[in-house]
Amino acid sequence: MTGDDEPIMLGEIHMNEDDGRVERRDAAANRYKILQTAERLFAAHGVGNVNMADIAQAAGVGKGTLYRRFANKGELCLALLDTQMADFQNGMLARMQQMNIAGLPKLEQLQQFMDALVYFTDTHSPLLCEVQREGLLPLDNTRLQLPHFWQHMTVSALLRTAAAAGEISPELDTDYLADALLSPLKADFFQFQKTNRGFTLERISAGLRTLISGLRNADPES
Amino acid sequence: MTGDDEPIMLGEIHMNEDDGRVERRDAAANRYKILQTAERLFAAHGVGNVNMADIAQAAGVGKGTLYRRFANKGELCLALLDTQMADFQNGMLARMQQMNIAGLPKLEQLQQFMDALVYFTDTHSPLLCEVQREGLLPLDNTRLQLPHFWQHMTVSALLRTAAAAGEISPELDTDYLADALLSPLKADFFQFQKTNRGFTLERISAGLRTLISGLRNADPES
DNA sequence: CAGATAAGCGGACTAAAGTCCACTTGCAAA
DNA sequence: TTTGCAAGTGGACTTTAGTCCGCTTATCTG
Repeated sequence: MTGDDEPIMLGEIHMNEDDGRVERRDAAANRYKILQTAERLFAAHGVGNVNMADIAQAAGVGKGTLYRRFANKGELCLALLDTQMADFQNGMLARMQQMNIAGLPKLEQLQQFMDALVYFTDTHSPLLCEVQREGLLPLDNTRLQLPHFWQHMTVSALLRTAAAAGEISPELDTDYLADALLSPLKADFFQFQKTNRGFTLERISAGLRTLISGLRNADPES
Repeated sequence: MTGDDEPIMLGEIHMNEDDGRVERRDAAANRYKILQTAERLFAAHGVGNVNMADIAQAAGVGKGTLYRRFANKGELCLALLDTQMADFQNGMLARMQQMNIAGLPKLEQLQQFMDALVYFTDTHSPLLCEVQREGLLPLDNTRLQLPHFWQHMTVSALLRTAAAAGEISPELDTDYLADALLSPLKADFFQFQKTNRGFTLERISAGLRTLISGLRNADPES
């Protein structure tokens, strides 16, 4: 992981989002150095105790270079989470296909998804907190809300299919409920529950299962 | 509200938290000036566009003086919300007594509480956002989590009495559920739902009612 | 291969938050 | 009224996030 020599292994090739132009080689090398360095510093001192200037210096690049790639610490953290999020998504997709084949009720699939998400959130809460903190600011946002975005897609889709399958009332506001079920897993709130309240992962999972199971008989008109 | 002359009306007398000593007269006057000024600037330019230095200058005090009273913008906002929160609490207490006398089920009381809280959150979301943002930082926190604290007290108490009254299973994790039901009303998430998702207050209230009504038949063991 | 050019680079610079401390002042005891 | 002093004050100072812009260099075209 640390570099005896790291000249060639540069990870994937990145495109500029707008046009399909490939990132210049020196830029890609710097991107890689930055991510490696950030990961190392975060691990050593904690995400909260490392600032952008530290990262730039330790990576041997100027602040301007760092900020060119990552507009703020949140974006950098998001980049570090990128592969892990992809893995999680792929893993869940596979599991859900299995569960579908096995004929598991949709609500039960939802519960399992939430269980997995509790674990994922716990594992990555420091990085996720940073992502979320930046996401609050009135600017840009969109990029940083990507984690919540696909989580909402998944949960609301599961709720809709559950409604279609007659497991819950078709009148339920699936878009809202997906948001509401996910909100206790926002990184800051999750960390508050673990730290201040002393809740365990099992307790949080169980609570969410309760809320989900309640939807089975929930009345949309009151 | 705006000052033609404001020399004498200084609001209540404040104590130092530790000992019971009364605040010095000049200090009290400055506290008042600061709060007035902040309220005016926030109203004129928006909470997010006003910084501590602006407030200090407009109030005619040094930054040191400002920070002595209010450790950060969040604390200042909390102070501005103080009376409004007290009013809300008193109002809810009264309404809940009425509802108790009228024999309303506890879950219905909870739904009404949440309705009122949705409205309160909406009214004060800019200030609440600021309070919450500061509350995230690893430091002190406690003070700034006060709003969530009493909301949790109220909701968990209602759930417990609902359980005692047989409206919901006595096995439910009322402490967790109170947190979970309140989390979609955290100021940042609420604002996200209004701005990005375009949810109306009615839709949010209805969604929360759905979640609460689901508890009636929720299974704590799955 | 040579020249053009857009992408990349880095550090000086600005802005805002928050700290510090030498000076001032209200309060109360004598 | 005088006086001791804890409380209060204000602005210079430190720190950290983030911007700007002149210089460098990879890549593309001819």
